[in-house]
Amino acid sequence: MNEREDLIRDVPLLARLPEPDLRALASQGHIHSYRMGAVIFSEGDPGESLHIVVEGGIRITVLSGAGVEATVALLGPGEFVGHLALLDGRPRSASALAAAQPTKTLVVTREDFLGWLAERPQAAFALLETLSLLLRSTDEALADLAFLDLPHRLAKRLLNLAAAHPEVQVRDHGSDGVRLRITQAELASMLGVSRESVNKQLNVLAHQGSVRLGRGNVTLLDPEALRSLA
Amino acid sequence: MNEREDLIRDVPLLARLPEPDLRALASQGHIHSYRMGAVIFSEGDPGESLHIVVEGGIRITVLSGAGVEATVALLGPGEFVGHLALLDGRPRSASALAAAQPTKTLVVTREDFLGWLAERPQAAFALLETLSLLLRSTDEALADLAFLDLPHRLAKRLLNLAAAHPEVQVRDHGSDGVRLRITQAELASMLGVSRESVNKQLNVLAHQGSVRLGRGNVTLLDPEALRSLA
DNA sequence: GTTCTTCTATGAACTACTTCACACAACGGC
DNA sequence: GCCGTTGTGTGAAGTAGTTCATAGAAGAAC
Repeated sequence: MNEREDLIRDVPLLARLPEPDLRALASQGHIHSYRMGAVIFSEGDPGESLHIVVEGGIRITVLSGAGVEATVALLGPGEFVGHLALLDGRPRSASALAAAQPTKTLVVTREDFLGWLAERPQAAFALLETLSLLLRSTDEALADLAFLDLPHRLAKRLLNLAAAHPEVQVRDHGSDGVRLRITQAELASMLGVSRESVNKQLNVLAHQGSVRLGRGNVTLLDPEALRSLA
Repeated sequence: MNEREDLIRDVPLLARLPEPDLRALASQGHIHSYRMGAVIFSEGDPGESLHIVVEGGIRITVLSGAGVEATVALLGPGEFVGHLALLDGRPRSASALAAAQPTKTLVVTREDFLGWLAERPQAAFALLETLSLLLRSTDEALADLAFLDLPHRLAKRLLNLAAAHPEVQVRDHGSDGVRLRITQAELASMLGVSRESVNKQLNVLAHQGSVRLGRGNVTLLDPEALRSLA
């Protein structure tokens, strides 16, 4: 129980809530396990639950018009998905897949959540603030996509991943860089460009010494250089 | 007072609230007037108020990295801006300008709004639902921008404008179309492409007979054709 | 009216991406 | 060890957008 509570406190959506409220919510959840690649839910499904990553990782994907699958986000422990369905009861707008070997999530159903929320006006207020911040960051991403070219967007995304997803970071042995565990194909579909373009731009950065490339990972060697690009 | 109340009931952010709550909020607002082109607030300003359009229109713009101004949205009567600042207290993420000749807004300050909200748990819940829906539509716009080409995005945007902004619609005399009062430059900056590209694509649609073009307006003649494109 | 400004229209040259094709390296399964 | 799969690296050809230049038409200013 205490483990769950610790977990839920790290969820941005819920982080501002008072301790006893957190405890109450955590106690209503159940832990689910998924094997690698397992479908947690699919686009269009009725949305009835919030999933908080306990262990492993989740890949969020959407299907584009042409049927191309795009990775919208990668979630690690403490991050969550399904908050929209929880609040508005609409169908899932994206699919969620277990991205890492043993993936466990804490599941809170809409019903439990709404009951819990109804008794806690303070919590609703914290949620409003959080959703508002989320909306800002989505708006910013939208503007970036419209106005920035690939070099800028890539630099920005690498920095975001490094900052926001400590779970995909690994301190590189024998080096001072931050290593992101992500493939170039995943980066490409997050940026809305082809895998080849990402590869070429990453190699430009690598020749400048800003990053080091490996199979399934990118190491940021010079965050300052990236920041000045972004 | 009753006029204000009627107005506030049409605001999507607030539409689900019970009548007496609406009345209480409306009574706290003040009407401000702006001449055409006047700055209502600027990107980076401290955000302290919600503006609900009473009369006229507001253009929301952001500055891209290269200093290019982009129109993010056009608001008509009943629509609102500043809800993010109201909820999270962060600086303005965009600028707002009066877009039509006499523009009047009902202004609700953050302080008044928060006080009002604190006494109405039910209202917070309705707001959560609404913000959640807003977040979905922004996410969808993001996916569209990443995966759809201009012809698809343009068709979709025209239909959205026709559906969501009845205030820019005028029933065209002597025709069965819906006329949108918008310039091609505005469309371009909403779509994240150049004005010339929009013009060329609009002319493709015009030759197909789906739209008719005029100075400062686009008339949708065949919404079904557009829908099958989008 | 005449002039000034805004908006639409269109073509030519350019560029940042795309897709396609292929080579090769790393890791996992057996 | 070998082989299948997944991931990276790179070049050639294509394309959807860009910018730049220029023209005309519709309103607004006077």
